[in-house]
Amino acid sequence: MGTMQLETVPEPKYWHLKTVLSEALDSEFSVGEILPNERELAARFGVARATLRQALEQLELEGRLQRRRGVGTTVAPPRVGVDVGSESGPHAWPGAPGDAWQPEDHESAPAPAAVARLLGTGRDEVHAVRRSRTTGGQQVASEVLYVPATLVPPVAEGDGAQHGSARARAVLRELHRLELGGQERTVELGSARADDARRLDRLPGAPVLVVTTRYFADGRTAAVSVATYRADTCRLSFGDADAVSLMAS
Amino acid sequence: MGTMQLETVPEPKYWHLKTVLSEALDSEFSVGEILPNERELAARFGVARATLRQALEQLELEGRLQRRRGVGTTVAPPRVGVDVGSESGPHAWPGAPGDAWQPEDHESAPAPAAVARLLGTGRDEVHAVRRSRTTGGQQVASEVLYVPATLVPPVAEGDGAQHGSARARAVLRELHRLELGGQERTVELGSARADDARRLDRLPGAPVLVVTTRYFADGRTAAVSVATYRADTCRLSFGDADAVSLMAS
DNA sequence: TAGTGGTCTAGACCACGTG
DNA sequence: ACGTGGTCTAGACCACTAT
Repeated sequence: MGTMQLETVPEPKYWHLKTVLSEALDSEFSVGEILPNERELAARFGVARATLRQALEQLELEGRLQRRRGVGTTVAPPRVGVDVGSESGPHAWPGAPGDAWQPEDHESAPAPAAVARLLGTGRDEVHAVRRSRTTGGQQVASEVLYVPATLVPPVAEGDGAQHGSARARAVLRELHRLELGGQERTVELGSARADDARRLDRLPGAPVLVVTTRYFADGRTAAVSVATYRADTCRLSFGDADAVSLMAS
Repeated sequence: MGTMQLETVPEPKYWHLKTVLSEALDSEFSVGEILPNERELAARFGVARATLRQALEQLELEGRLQRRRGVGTTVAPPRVGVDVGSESGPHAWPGAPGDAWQPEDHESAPAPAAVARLLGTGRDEVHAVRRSRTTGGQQVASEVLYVPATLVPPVAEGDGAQHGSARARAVLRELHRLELGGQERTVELGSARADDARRLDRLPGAPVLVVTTRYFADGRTAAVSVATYRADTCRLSFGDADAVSLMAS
């Protein structure tokens, strides 16, 4: 048989399309520029809109594109590096000076079962402090910090009109009275629940990087935080402060 | 107008489907169990197959399901925690004792432009060491370590038949002669290129967690590694060794 | 060869942001 | 009101795996 197969692995259309678009983005478009709409792009490449969308979805996942309903598809800026680790060497409690997070509210919703298990408490016996993190005016992450009520007694409920943000700060203050023994972080891929999606200005199900941190004190887990970062726009950075400052010289 | 709107936000079908399926997975299925095929599931829920697939894709992204062409859809085991190194503990060169990675090959492909920029060398003036990482018999990550050729001179090329794995080890040995000044890690979401996808037993475009590490020595970047972890099965862990051992007591 | 998930099509309608 | 991306349908065919 003279039918040289030549590794004829038929590449999916959307995959090839993604490559073509990606190269076009590098050479012919600049950040913030708006692309032709999906119907026109599909026609131009001679594919169905669904196929074109498969390629766009991948590019958005990789942080190359940004799509907004009612507006259009734009070329995304490079991902921003957000520092997650090494709050300058030694670990520190959330809310310590230099912390990039801003306390927002004190919530009453019960903790997820997985968090309660880590803390060794009931799902309702916790403080839940909501915090947010912004970079360049854009919110990039949303966090809930869970602290057992046994460690930090109920805060100034009697103050009446004290609003959520103040109660949140009070819990953090109480937390700082403990000595931090260490911490452990995990990072995994998740999809935004409805409430986080709204906060991060994304649709439900948008890909997020979930950073879970356990804070240790007195030989037990004293707090657990679950932070949700926009996966499309963020690059999490676990910097070694010493090394970085060394490089600056 | 008496038309109480009642927050009538019509939840997308696939989103509701995902919730229903997720609960069913918790209560009615066990790990490794095989689900009915997509056509039957779609019929059972009264939706088009594409809609059902949208829900399954999300669940796979979250590590709840595993789908294999020609086989079926199975319930995935919980994500495995893979240790990626402690933020605060002593840093170590790749290939140091206790390293979870296995050297595989010495590659000749040029480094990506972004890596060459970090190293401050030309794209061809580097060693590229391919390594792999397995957990429980399953490959979970694939890595390429780039080292400037100026730091580690060309290795035993004259040895002729010396195979890639040995050359890879030789480069690592040379690297260990330098004193490690520090390191910096970043984590971001990516999609698997064709070669990585094959190695990780996934389809091209599968979601991966990309861990980029810069190793510093002599006040410069002495090496850069780009590791690609399966995002569906992995939970990256940045453990604080001290704290964890403290908890064991 | 049979059955699975993966790709692709050509439509339709909806929700949202902007003018 | 209009144009955008988001959702959904009902099909078809393909690539892969197991038998």
